[in-house]
Amino acid sequence: MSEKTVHATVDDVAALAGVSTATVSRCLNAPDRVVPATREKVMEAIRALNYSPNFGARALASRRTGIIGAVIPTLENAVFAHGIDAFERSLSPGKFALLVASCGYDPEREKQQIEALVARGADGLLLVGFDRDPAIYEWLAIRKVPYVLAWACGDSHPYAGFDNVAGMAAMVRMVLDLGHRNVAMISGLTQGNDRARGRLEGARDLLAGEGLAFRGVAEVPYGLESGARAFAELMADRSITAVICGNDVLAAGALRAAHRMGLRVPRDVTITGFDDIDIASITFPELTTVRVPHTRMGEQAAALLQQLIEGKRGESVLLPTEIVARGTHAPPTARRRFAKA
Amino acid sequence: MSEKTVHATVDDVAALAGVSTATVSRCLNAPDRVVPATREKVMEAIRALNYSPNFGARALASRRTGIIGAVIPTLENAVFAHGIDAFERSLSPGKFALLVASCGYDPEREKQQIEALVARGADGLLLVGFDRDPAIYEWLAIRKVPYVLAWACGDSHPYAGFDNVAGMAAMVRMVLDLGHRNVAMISGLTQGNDRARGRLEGARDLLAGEGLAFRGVAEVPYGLESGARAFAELMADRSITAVICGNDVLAAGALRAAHRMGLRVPRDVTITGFDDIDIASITFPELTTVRVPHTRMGEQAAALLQQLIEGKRGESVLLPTEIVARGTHAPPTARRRFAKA
DNA sequence: TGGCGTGATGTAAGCGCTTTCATTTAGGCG
DNA sequence: CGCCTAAATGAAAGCGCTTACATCACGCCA
Repeated sequence: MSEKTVHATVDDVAALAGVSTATVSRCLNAPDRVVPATREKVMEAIRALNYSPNFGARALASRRTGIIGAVIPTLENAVFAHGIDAFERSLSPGKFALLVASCGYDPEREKQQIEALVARGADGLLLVGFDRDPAIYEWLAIRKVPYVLAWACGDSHPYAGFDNVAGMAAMVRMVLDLGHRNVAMISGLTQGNDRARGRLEGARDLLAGEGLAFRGVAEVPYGLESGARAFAELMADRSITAVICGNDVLAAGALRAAHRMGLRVPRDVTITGFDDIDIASITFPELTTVRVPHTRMGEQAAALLQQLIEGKRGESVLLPTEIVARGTHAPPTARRRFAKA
Repeated sequence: MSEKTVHATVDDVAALAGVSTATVSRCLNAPDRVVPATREKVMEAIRALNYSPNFGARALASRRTGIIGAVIPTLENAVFAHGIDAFERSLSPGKFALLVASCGYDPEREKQQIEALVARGADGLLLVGFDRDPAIYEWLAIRKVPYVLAWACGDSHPYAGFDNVAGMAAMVRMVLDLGHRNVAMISGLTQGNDRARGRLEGARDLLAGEGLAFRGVAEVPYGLESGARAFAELMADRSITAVICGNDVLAAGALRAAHRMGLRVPRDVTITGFDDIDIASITFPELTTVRVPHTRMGEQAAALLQQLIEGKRGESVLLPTEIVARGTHAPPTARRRFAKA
């Protein structure tokens, strides 16, 4: 196609340094298997020729690319952006690089992306959640591609994540302890999303344990508006005194809707979030939520995956979640007044 | 190292289909150069063997990887997360994949990351801003690696971005038109960051054009707290009636600080942001800011870069910015009262 | 002093695919 | 009906690197 600048190759370097290509290769891949004097000669030749190894050739010969793939729903969700950022930063520099692909919460697309990343030579994969077609796991097993799951936990696969069920249960526990009995939930879409499902179930089960049930549940797409709308609809039931949200964005939307409806938070209604992303401390009042260690999770996931890729066995890591009590929760008040909806 | 499952190779497919490897290769890379009947045979063999081409071999032989690299400061900044998300989604699926690397606003690290991505065979690069060591541009030119710059504009390189200077100037214009004369600015760090610098200069120049100057300028790192602290310090000057912020996060921090200081926004002080990320519509009151079309920018950048990679010539795209007038601006009020700082 | 072990280096065989060039095949036209 | 052209296919030469194995040099111990 286009003529290329003549790049130096191993042969050029070997010739200039007066050694064999094998030695050059060793200098780059296992420096301690070469005597310092030789190594220095080679390095100098490399510098002189401005040599840099050809990626394809290296991948072909060594059967490794040093590329790690990650498939996430979307970077627009700060949760994933932060996790991926930390993950990338924790990859051994020079050794691994990160190929990201998004699937927009679509399982079919996720499958394609996984295949695409593996086809591109990914040495390992970071995936979100456990919930996917078993065929994918089998395929990865056959292809011997190591992977780590994040943002969730379980016992069937290696993971670095946290317990969505328990995290949400703890939050609902707190809300009940405040005295609330008429609770509603705004959940993210649970279809093909075990994180959202876990949170919903965690809340539901805890209520059930107290002989209670939700006064209302809305399952809506991710988004501020989405949360706002759901909140408005839910609050038609005037008995509701607390609204549990599946994530902070939904909660922020609900909060905004509450303002617009003339409801005072937390006096008139308690609203809780999940994730503790930036926006949770920007809302007014600041959001009571469940903190998830996204950054540490990303780091741990990177560490674990790199171990697996190098053939070592690594332990899954379960990170703790924690309730961050800020300004959107309070005991229920009997007296409630509505402005226009 | 580890024994691998025997993967089918071109030879296997060729043998099963009863054709040559050249034909198999053509079926995959230029289907129309093969007669339908043959193609069908080959495709069936591929399916039967569950064949998928070896990435390294392909890269080696074709001198292309289908990998595009992007180096951004950090995904923690929603601006980049959204842009990159859109960029990735706009890459021709199956044809290109995205390798991301972050550099944490460090020019030296950016350089390393660029080299790392090119070493990993990136066919093209997406970079943020124009401002970098000329040696890098030369190096890319020698290596014949096409690139597109984003989040800024200029005339020395291909880009898909917007005009930080003009965007900020427009905002300051509006603030002046409201009657403000005592204006301060909270800028992001301008060191090695032409976007921040452009915004600062855009504001400064516009003021100068009116014979005015800032009553105060704080240059601080990205972050909520950072903005809050800067705001508190700046407001020690009681004459200030408007604080222009270099981005929404800084503005949100300022806004929070204002609340805590007992200042009412916009009555007591006008605060403006830049970017129009999610948080801008979550603050209370909602933030008046400059909207930047991050998503469209990502898409355009992807389109442009793909063109360049395929050897076509592409035009840079300059996207318009737009003032989003929400709730944090108002004419200055003489009467101002402070609570505790 | 000589055999031998040890570590450094060289030799060369691929890795699996693309692509150039040659060859075959199928038509089209006189 | 045969020759010429163009399209389809095949043969084979790399692409640049890694790595198993061979070789070599050296120093140690007996």
